[in-house]
Order: sequence, then C-alpha cells, then structure tokens
Amino acid sequence: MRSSWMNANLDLNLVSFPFRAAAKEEEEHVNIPINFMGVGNKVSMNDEASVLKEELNRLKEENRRLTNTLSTMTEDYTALQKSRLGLVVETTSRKRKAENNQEVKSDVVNGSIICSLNNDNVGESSSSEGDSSKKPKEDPKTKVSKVYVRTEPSDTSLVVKDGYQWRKYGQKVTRDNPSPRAYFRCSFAPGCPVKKKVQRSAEDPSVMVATYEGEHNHTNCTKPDTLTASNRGGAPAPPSVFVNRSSANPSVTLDLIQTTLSQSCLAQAPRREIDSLELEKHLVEQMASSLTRDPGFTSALAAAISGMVVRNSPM
DNA sequence: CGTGTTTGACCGGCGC
DNA sequence: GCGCCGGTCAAACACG
Repeated sequence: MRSSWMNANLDLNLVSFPFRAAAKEEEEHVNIPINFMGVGNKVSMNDEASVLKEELNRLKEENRRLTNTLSTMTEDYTALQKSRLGLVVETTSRKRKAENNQEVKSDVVNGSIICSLNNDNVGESSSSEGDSSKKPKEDPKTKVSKVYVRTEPSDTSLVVKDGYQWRKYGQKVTRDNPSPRAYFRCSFAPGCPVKKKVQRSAEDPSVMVATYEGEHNHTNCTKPDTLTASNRGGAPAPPSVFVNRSSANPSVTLDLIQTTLSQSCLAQAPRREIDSLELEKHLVEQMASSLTRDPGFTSALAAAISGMVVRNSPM
C-alpha cells in the first residue's frame, strides 16, 4: 500500500515539534533551560508561544492532509475488500424462501465484511404464498447479519473475533458445504438472545462466514482481542479479524491530536468558538506528557542533553 | 472441581 | 406419511 511514505512523513513531523514540546516541559518543571544549545540569550515566553503556534498550525495542516490521504486509502481498501469478497455475499441457501427475499446490505468494518439481512419485506411477499402462519417461532424482525472474515486456509478453528463472548453448543456438517458449521450462543450476559453460526465459505475456504441472529441486550465491554469462547485444548490461534489499531510507532501522536481536539475540547463545546491559545496549550501539554511518559523518549532526551553538555563544556 | 467443548441423539419444519 | 435436513440438547470429555 501507500503506508510506507506516510509513516516516513509522520516520523519526520514528529521529530521537531514533540521534542520542542517536551523540551518546554523540561524547562518549566525540571528547570533545564531550553537554550541548552549554548546560545546564551534567553527566549521570551511570547516568542516561544508564537513559535509553538506556528508549529502547531503547520502540524494541523499536515494532519489534515494525512487525514485526507487516510480516508482515500480507506475507501480504496473498502472497494478492494468488496471486489474480492462481495461475490460470497450472495446467500447460498436456496431452500429457505424467506432468506432469498432478504435484502442484503453489506459494509466493511475493521477488515470484515458485514452484511445485514433485512427481513422487513418477508412479510409482504408471504401473503400470496400463504406460509406466514408456518413461520417459525423466530421473530421476523430478528436482526440477521453476516460477517465475512478472511483467515488462513490452514486454520481449522471456527472462531471469529467480534468482541463478545460465545459458548459453543453444537456443530453440524451441512449438505451444501463440506466444512462443519458451528453454533454459538452469547454467554456474555445470561439472557442474551443472540446466536451465531460460523462456517467456512464453500466457494472460498479461506473465508469464514459468521451469521448473527438477534441483538445483544447488553453492551460490549470486552476488547476485540479478548473475546469469543476460550481457546481450550491447544486449538490453533484464532484468525486475526480486526485491523490492528494499536501501534508502538510514535506516529500515533497524530491521532492524539485528533482525539485531544475532539474529546477534551471540541466535544464539550461543539459550536462555540474555542480559545485557540488555550487549546494549543492544552495540546502541547498532552503531547508533552505522553512523550515524557515514554521511557524510550526520556532516555533519548537525556542522552541528547548530556551529549550537548559534554560538547559545550570547557575543556 | 468448575467451565467450556465435543458429538451423537433428538426434534421439528419442509418437500415429495 | 416418510425421509431429509438444519438446529438444539445434553452427557461425556478435556482442560486449567
């Protein structure tokens, strides 16, 4: 993809500003003068503020560009996913008329394709067929959705990570698919009516099809990487479903700008004009504190400072 | 020993 | 009515 150059850009941007921000904090709290470069003349607070403001504006612009690039990449990725897996979306079950009448709506979430099957039109067409009375106990409005997950073909475990805890209660080999179908019930909450069926796609064994029935009557409190039924018996590692959003890469600071803006300031006063200076100060503090919490950064900073002190010290 | 999985048996809907 | 098939149950089993 195009991520390599993006990372390079991110890294480049992070070199200057955060270091400056951390240096500012050092100056304020640890009494290490920011002019340790040996210049000698003390920079006034106003100059410092204007430099920071300038830097922040530049970063904002860069952030906006990268956000645009990211959204473009996301769209490309979505289109690619749909073109690769969209063919499987069409239901393979020809037996159940109701299913064939369902309106299929697909979407890509976290690397999986989610298809919602709208049951609302089932009742309308059933009047002529006269089988509405035969409709099983299942509520016609039960929300049914399908998730298509690409996994390793060699991986035989029928486990799909989705953030909930499931208890397997059955497994069957169906007629139209040589691979077994596993039945799960949501065990996160005692009364949760949601069921899940997981089966490999007949067309593409590397694709797992998870069918969800019903809606959870509880919130999802687990993280995506903790979920599903436990992996006992030395079963193979479950497939990676979700795009890994965690990153040890310092480029995460870019996101920090976004979240800081939206959560702590903009979210509280969405329509009000916000004191830009206050906001910038808050941003700098956030970045500085997050960076100084990183032992790697602090040790690198200490090494850089000590190196400069050694260079500038009289022999 | 508690919890979750496995797997054969059972049940009910559907087509012929 | 019979057989097929998908879905569920529950006893046995495995694991920590």
